[in-house]
Amino acid sequence: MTLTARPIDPAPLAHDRVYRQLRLRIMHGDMPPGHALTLRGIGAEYRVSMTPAREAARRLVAEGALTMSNSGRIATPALSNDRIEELAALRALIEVELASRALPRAHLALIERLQNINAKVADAVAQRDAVSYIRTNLEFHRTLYLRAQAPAMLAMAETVWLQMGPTMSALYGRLRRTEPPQFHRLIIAALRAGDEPGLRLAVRSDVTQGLRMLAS
Amino acid sequence: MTLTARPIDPAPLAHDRVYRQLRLRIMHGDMPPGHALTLRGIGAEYRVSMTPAREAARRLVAEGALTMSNSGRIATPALSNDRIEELAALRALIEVELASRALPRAHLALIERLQNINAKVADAVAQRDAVSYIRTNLEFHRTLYLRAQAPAMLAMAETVWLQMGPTMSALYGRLRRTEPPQFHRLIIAALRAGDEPGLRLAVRSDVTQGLRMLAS
DNA sequence: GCCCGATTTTTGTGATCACAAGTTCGTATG
DNA sequence: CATACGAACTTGTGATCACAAAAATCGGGC
Repeated sequence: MTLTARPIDPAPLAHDRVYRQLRLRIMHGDMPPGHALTLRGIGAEYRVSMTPAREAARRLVAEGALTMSNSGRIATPALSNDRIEELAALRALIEVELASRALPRAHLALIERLQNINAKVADAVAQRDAVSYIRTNLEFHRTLYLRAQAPAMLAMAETVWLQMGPTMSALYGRLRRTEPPQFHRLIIAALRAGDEPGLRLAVRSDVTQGLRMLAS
Repeated sequence: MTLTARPIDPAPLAHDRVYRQLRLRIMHGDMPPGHALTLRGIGAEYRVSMTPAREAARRLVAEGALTMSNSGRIATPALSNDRIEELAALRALIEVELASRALPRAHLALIERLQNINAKVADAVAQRDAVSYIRTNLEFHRTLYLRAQAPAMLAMAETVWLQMGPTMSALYGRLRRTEPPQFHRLIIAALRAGDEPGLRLAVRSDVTQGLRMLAS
């Protein structure tokens, strides 16, 4: 048999590629809230026709990553304060459960990996890079939650992240603090100690901490 | 001015109509798990071309109401037991919170409406009509949760219902009991008494009760 | 200088088509 | 009789087009 780099890579599927790239940009806060998009513009940017652009956009609209006006115009969501509070409450509910389910499976290698990621989070905060901060922060949480072996719950959590992406970008963009994330250290400490109540409290605090910045 | 039935009804939008009808059929358990669908078949059934059928299908796939094989074939999901447990846990998390938020706003008219709906649920159970049971049961829950004024949470809960639709149909389809739902009465009683802990327990019990039927 | 209205442009929607990949069914061969 | 091979069909994907509605732009009138 011939040696191929990828034994299976049947179809790079244009609409899926467009979807994934747009999804990352939105989740990581690359686009401000209310940023308008057009199907033809997406198609031109990713060198595809309108059809895959439409499918990617509609998929993102279905997940709440994009909003659609009644005339079909698509844009990143500009969330109300009530909506933000709701999404933060959903994060608290789902992610506390995910962390709780991950706790029994969290061995030492995972904890060390979380510490490495947390160092990158601290770097992003020190450099005031909002996109890097959001990306590494989500990587921290996802790495922990993957151990929960609960794909449906993780998908729900990621959907919430997706909806908050542009808003988080706008929030952290005008942020001026340089302290590393304090609650991440509490999460790691609770994981080490096998302290489930402490872990739940630390995750809940970390997830809802952004809410306090709304009052400013 | 002339009297028109609907002052505004600008565009019935084919793909949205197809989406909504398919969504109801799936959520109410009209289709068994693993039921295959084709874009051309959907288009023929709703008298539209492939394009709106594709958009409706892709939207439902994005919400987890339909699954897509790696070759693009679409079908209703056939859930594993692990996945069912996860979705039930999500229902418990989200719906307990929704009920808790609805409690302060639950006035007498709402409670009476819930009792009327519950009578219809009992009828459906007595007649062993799985689809009617699922529909009225969801109506009961949605009526309560609408009072929570938390649209994002309600949307998440409905997404979970959607994913469980076909499986619920298969489960209740082989159900042989004729007792009316006991936990619904506990929910109503807790609402009357303003008993939040009791309400949370009743909702959690009602939502996870279906899990016990999996052991049979 | 400002605002209102018509025209032009932009944009999403739905239909149709070519194409490639997957599936199914029939047949022939061991 | 079972299995493998191949042909015919089915199916999703992506591109292109016509069309209607919405938005933007420009012009004229006050």
